[in-house]
Amino acid sequence: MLNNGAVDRIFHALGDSNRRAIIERLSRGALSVSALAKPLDITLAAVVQHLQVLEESGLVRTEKLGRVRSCQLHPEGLRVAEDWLANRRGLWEQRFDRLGELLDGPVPSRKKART
Amino acid sequence: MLNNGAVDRIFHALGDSNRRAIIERLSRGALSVSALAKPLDITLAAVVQHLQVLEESGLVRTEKLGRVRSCQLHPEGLRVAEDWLANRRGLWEQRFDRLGELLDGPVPSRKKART
DNA sequence: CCCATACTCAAGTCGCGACTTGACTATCCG
DNA sequence: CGGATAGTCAAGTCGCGACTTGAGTATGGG
Repeated sequence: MLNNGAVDRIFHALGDSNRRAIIERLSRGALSVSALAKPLDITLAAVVQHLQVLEESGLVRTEKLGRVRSCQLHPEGLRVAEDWLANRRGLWEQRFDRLGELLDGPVPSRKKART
Repeated sequence: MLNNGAVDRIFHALGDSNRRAIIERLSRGALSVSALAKPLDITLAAVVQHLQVLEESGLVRTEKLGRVRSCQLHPEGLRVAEDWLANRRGLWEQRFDRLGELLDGPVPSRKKART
């Protein structure tokens, strides 16, 4: 919602399977728009729209040479998503570590009941 | 598309910012449905629907004790998404390594590169 | 026992996002 | 030049997904 817009756009972009398919193919190397479109049983125009979303989210960069637009993956975008996920997971697993501490030995003095 | 359904569901679930907000709060610890709902300016029913999506995607597990449903993060779900991203990024960066080899020198006769 | 709590369920609304169509522009090549 | 290729743009359709409302069911505490 009123989130960090970048993360928002990235995860929204990743939420569509056609867009993930595009990312998947681009991870093997740069491709033109029509090359990307071929295996995708949607129209070229739809692919262009997906590419707009991907580019605005920072996951893909494109450059037009002559009449062909070349698209490549921009891995830093993927990094942002990865970091977000790793972070949440980290926090969660950290809790288990603390639980381990609690079980291991009596904590100095701290009492506050919750759930 | 007709993708691996699990990855599909996970990224679709992550695509909504309210659901990510739920994940974010759950990464700090387990919470009840109504506790999750409080900061979210949507109705309880909407939160329950989000939780259904999260649970079906394997990102969250819930258990009902008495009248309260306790929700906790299921980090393996996050792991699946992380792995997918790391994989694509890996493929892409691997390409640059190969490009580096090519640029480094005209391959003598055999090449055995290791960073 | 009774009221509040904590959900649950079924409908129904509504806007947005994915996709198409059709017309148009720019570039390459023979 | 002319035709084919590659992409662009603007509208418009349509279904799905997020959300609400309202009524119903257990559970727990005083």
